[in-house]
Amino acid sequence: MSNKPSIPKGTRDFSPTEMVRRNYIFDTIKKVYKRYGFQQIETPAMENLDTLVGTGGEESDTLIFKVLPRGETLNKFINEINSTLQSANKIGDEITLDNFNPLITNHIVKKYVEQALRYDLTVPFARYVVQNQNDITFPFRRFQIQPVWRADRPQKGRYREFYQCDADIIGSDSLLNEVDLIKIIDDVFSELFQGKLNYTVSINNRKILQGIVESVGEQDKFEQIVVAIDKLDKIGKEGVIKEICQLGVSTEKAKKIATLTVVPGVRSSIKEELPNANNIELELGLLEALGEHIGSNPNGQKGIKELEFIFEKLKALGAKNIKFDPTLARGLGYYTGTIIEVKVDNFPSICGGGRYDDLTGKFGLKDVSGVGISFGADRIYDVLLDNDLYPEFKGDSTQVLFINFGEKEQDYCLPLLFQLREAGINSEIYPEAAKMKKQMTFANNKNIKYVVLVGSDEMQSGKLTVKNMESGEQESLTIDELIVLLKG
RNA sequence: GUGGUUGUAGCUCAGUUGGUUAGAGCACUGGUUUGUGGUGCCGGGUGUCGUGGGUUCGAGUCCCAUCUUCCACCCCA
Repeated sequence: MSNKPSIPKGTRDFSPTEMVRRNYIFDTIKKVYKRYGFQQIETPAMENLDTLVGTGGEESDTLIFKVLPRGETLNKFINEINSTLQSANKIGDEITLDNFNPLITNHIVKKYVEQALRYDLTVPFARYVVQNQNDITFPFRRFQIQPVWRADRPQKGRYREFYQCDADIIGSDSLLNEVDLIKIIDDVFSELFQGKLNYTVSINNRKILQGIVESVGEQDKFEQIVVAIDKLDKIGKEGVIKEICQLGVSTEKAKKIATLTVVPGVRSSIKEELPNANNIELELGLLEALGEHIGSNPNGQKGIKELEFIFEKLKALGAKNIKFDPTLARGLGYYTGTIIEVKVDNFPSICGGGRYDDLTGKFGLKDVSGVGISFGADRIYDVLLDNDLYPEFKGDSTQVLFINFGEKEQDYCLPLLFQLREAGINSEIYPEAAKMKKQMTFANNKNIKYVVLVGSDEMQSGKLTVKNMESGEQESLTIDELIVLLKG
């Protein structure tokens, strides 16, 4: 009791006001997902550790929250760590858990730790698909809105517990799926931002990046090079070249990679050539230009072709805010084709996604391609709050409060109260005959619009005194008249 | 995981070069008003100064550790 209660690092409570806003975001996304034919599923917070590891690259393994074993297994786990530490100390000096070889720790952890909290929704989904493959009709469109956990250090827009809103289409390699997903992004942000906030949907294709890296013969270092390219907007072209060189690639090759991806000024020169082009035509021009630069590398050309298809369709559908960004890479290891990211100024990405050709392979189901997106609800929440974009939410809380004058009056009010509730009006009665001022203040703090006062006069006449708390005006109404007032 | 930053009343924050009994606003509560709130006036309570050590005659203030907050890096929604 003496200690102040608290919650774990990077987690948050949500107040009633915050929940109304969060639900507004979830409901908007859900509504759009359903409109595109997606069906909802949920999976457990915990997965088996081996389901989660080894899919998101080495880095993400350290960000997974692992669940300690219980009982006898916990004892064995602790004993093995202890004895390994001791035997290591016999050989070398001063070995503690801090400087302990992480490979050995990991080995022991994997031996005893069975469960972990999910790190994203895509990997559990792949597991779900494989497990339920006989009951699923492919292509399967599912959406899933649930929290995920990452043992990351919290900072702006980054939490240890946060909600992802995923939509994936699995069992089809048609690029029409990409078109749908990008249109979904367009729909969701048009609705949430109401045209009052700029956002950019950046699109690229991993095959293009592959083509570029292959053209200099450094495909062994693909993952790392791609991470370096992704930092362009942060560290600049020179920074990217430097970082690629540090991977052991020659300066010449690094420069070539950078010039192929960076394509400075291309967008503006296309604009000069085609002054009347709309945005998407501009992007198509950029794609064509990059295609010429890349040359005949088959992967690169395939990537360009795929994006051209997508952009052509989006053009016909009048999608907005779409940009081709050849430097967009995204770290996640499992992406193989289209990659998508949505950004708003001064915020980390609020939505991301891409195509993965072999996520289910790990679980024994080969040759199933999928593509998906994920909205970061918590970041969207912060963006909407920062830009003051929440609509006013009315009628969500209590609309009518009955003031409690005492036992007799209370008995008289109770049936009336339930009449209102049956009519679908959110209402309550103050549960005790407290002072008037206290009851009125309660109504005021809860933003209750109407207060009903029933004393001896009202009980005799059957007319309730209804006070509008916004205008301060009062009128005498029967319960039926009050219902008409609130419903009509 | 690396670097920096923050912590004082329920909330937002003052608090001097270390020095008596740690302050303000908001909120809460009592009265003004025994059936009328949100704007008035008068009164009231509120603290292990994040936690644990240390320096000092004396620590909210200085030092160390630890936790937490926020920010950047890494990476990501």
